[in-house]
Amino acid sequence: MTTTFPMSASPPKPRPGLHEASRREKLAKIAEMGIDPWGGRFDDRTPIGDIRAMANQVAYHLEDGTKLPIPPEVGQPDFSLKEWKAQQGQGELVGPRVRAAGRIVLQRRTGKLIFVNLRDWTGEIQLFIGKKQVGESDFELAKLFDLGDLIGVDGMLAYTNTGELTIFAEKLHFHAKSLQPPPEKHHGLHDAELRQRLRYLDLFYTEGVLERFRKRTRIVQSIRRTLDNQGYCEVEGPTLHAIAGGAAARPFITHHNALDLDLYMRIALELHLKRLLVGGMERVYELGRVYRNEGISPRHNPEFTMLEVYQAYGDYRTMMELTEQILVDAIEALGGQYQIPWGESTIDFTPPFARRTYDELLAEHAQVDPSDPVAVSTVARSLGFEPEGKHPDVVKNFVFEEHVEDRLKGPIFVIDYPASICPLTRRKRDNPAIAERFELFIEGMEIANAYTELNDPDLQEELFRTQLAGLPEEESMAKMDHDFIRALQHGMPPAGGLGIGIDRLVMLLTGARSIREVILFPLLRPETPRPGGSGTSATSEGGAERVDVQEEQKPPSS
RNA sequence: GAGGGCGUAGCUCAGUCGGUAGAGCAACGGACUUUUAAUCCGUAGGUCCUGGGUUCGAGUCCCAGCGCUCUCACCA
Repeated sequence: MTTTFPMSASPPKPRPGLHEASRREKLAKIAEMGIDPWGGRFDDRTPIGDIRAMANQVAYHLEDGTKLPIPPEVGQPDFSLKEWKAQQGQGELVGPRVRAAGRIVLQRRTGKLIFVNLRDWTGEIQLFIGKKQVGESDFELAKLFDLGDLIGVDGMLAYTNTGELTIFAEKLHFHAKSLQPPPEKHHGLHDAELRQRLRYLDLFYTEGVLERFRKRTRIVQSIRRTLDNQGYCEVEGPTLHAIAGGAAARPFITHHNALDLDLYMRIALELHLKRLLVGGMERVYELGRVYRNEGISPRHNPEFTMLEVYQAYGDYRTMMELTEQILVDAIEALGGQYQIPWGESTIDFTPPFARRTYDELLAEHAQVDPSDPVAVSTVARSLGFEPEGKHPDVVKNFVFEEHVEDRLKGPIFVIDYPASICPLTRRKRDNPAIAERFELFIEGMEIANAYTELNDPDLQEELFRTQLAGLPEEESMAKMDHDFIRALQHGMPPAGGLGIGIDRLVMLLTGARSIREVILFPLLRPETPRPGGSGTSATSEGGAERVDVQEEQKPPSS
């Protein structure tokens, strides 16, 4: 052990926390009792949520053999179970025998009696640990419990006099010692930085966090199920790209040593999925991580999860139906609540979602005639945008982004985009000025983006070139993907393509206002241990730990 | 990348006008066999993010840096 116990005249050296010292002391005592403080396999336990559901099996057994059910008002403040029992006559509460395991989140010690609140990921329940009931040895063990310890219990489910559903312990087990104190017991972790850096504590102790991430899992499972049921094939494309294509974003650069080759982390899934369309995968999708070397904000994390779907012989309308199906199924998977609270307001996901044209929305929200370029320019100028020399559709799109997008509470499909602002999209056959594209907006956020994909290799190559020519210096790392053009030259079926930002969808479906609430480990600057060993609460905790390890390892190795 | 806010005990937070660093929880010692944020008595716990500066004196004022956060920009 590297820790020293506090002594009367100890020098003002930085010492390990008092909490850790006392916890290590208890750890040693548990080991001395012949109990492995790090536990082991523990079969046949019942999740605490299920145990709570067994409350109706608890009964009051009178001496004459009659078994009375517990009144339903048990646990309510104005109901005394003690009085009720006295009225019924002599007897005892009998309930099912159960085995539970979990973390100690609350403890109340009253002499020869200890109450413990035990929590697992299904719920929380109180344990009654009486010296007489569990015996000397187990009671000594219970006295060594700290908040945060992982323990197990065998006992009988019943009620205390105050009507609290309780496991009356008969046998205790020890599974792991918590050497660090948990967060404050009724405020939890509030510091946003600590919540992200110590996500394990945030998950366990902050209300709703674990539940939100389990919802994320259910949403992702549901999306896969929807696609799989429609015959889509899930694939895993490469994340290391020689050419970062498929989107306009700055990539992360990495390096392969053996090949002495700079590579890019992928910024999109698109180009490889389309190669698979050429290869005959007629319905294909990938649900995976992409990486963009851009700013960080409540809506942006450098790595995030995208879904991209392609269907041969489909178009953007096919993808619109699919998008709605994906969302509806996800909501069903979360329990079918179509009205989801979002800040002060509520999002109504009841299908069908509204479908409105770009121009209609422009007229409605920006109060401008979209067919009148002069009027549109006037509005753009009033927003501080200089329309001179710009393509009329670019000016129009500026007004759309400024005036319309934020007001699209949705869910709403925006259709009929001007073709000139989406160069990589097929145009309408009867109106080449309009692109076959939709975007799904919810609460001003772009959630989905879909196209009728371009499969003309010559046109694609030409558009690539004009796009590359217009890029600023720092994005010139983008390159022409000749192999992708070659793939198209072999014939890609006409197809509908769809992209959905999974993190943002999860935000909306779980009411999270920041993307960092739906990403388990969002990117943070690394903690920097200070030379003095102490610093902010976060760094001192991590830093001290590392120092201890090094000190422990040095003597044996030298 | 630009601007604003924040950083005090393990955690949650006070700290007045610049004048010896505070509380609750957690910890340690003691009392208590039906408690519910248990209660009661006692004890210990601090590089006030870091580094400069102003001042007789800085947690407090000024400058720089670090971290987080909000708004904006880029972007999905």
